[in-house]
Amino acid sequence: MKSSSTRQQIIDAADELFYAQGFGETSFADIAKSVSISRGNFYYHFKTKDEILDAVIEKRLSDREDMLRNWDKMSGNPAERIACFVRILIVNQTKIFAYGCPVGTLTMELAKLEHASSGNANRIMGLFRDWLTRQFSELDSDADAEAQALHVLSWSQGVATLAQAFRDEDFVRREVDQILDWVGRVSPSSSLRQPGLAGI
Amino acid sequence: MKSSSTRQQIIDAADELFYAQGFGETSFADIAKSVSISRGNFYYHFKTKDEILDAVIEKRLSDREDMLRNWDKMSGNPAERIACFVRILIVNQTKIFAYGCPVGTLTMELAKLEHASSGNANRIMGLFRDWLTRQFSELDSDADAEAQALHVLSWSQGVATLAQAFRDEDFVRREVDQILDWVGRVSPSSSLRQPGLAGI
DNA sequence: CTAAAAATAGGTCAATTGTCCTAGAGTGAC
DNA sequence: GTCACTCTAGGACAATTGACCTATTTTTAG
Repeated sequence: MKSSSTRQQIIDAADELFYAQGFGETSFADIAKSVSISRGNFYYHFKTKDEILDAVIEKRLSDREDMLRNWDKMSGNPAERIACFVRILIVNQTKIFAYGCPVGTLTMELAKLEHASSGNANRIMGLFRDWLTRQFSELDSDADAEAQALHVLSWSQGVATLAQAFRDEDFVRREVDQILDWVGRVSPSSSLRQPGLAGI
Repeated sequence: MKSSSTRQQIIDAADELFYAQGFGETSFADIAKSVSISRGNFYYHFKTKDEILDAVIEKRLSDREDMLRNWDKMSGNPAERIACFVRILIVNQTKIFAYGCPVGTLTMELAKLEHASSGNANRIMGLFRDWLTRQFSELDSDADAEAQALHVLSWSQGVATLAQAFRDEDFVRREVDQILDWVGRVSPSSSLRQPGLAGI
């Protein structure tokens, strides 16, 4: 169906633009131009800017859910799955250098605007928190898995923030190694632990 | 002098508003209303919005320089000075819950806008990095002090980000304790590891 | 006191914003 | 073919934006 395609094109373009420029700095005209449609047509699919925002958030949520499900299938080792999460910092390094973390920056921006969809955006952060919590509790059911999850999530957010500010590849690699090492330390059975990385 | 007072009032108001709402979402009218002056008067003191931004960045820089100088005077122990830095997360918790870290959020926003003053804002982050580097090299001149500095800076940025998203006091306290503990571990001579102190 | 300078007020401007509206073009069912 | 429906285009709208301009008022200097 052509309509669903147009709608999806709008969401995809808005997703990119919200990431690259921020929600507040992206106008209807920007998105319409990016999809090469008229503003009139635009308003047929989305009546308000907040509607697009919500659609983008839903898309991001479902994209991340797919990604996490994939990791769940790919590896039976929770430590390896956590490592997949941490390695996003390296895989997406170029974009993070330019625009920061898509989840963190949107969360921040909407929180600052006290935007109605702020809680909605927090659900993405919550998705990661809950998924990481599950991984850590699989590693060690006695540990405070949620605290460990928040630790890794917060760690990666910090690395993304400084990566954007300083664009220092060595820093990112070093921190990723440290996180992986930390994960290995809280899960002695894991094979992630590599010699030489422990000490900073 | 009345003029310098008005100018300073504008800078102070802009500083607050840029922090609470972000630079892009704060208009001339917002600032003028906050200081109770006319827009015309406003343009007498600042010809463009970017001029105010630069003035605000300079103010933030000099405020932080003062703060760091104060800590330098207050304690002869580098580990204790680092602890002062980390404890900002708790001291300013209320504002961080609402608006995030003033330095991190501005850095992010300007980087995303590819704003001309982005590099200028990064100087504040660089100020902390360099100051922390000095503290760590005082602790152990053989260690990679800058890597340690970036580690603590990144850690605190991550905590601020998640604090804003989840507003979880326990999480913040836990992470702060962990950072202080980590600092104590890389500086065996420090007295920070004393039980109970970490929980301040 | 007076004249120059600094400071303030408020109007105006073009551009952009989000939103709404109507007029068509395309498409499928019957 | 006709009719209903989906989709598209583009104009119009009030509000807001950053910016400029010219009058006043206030302050300062001589």
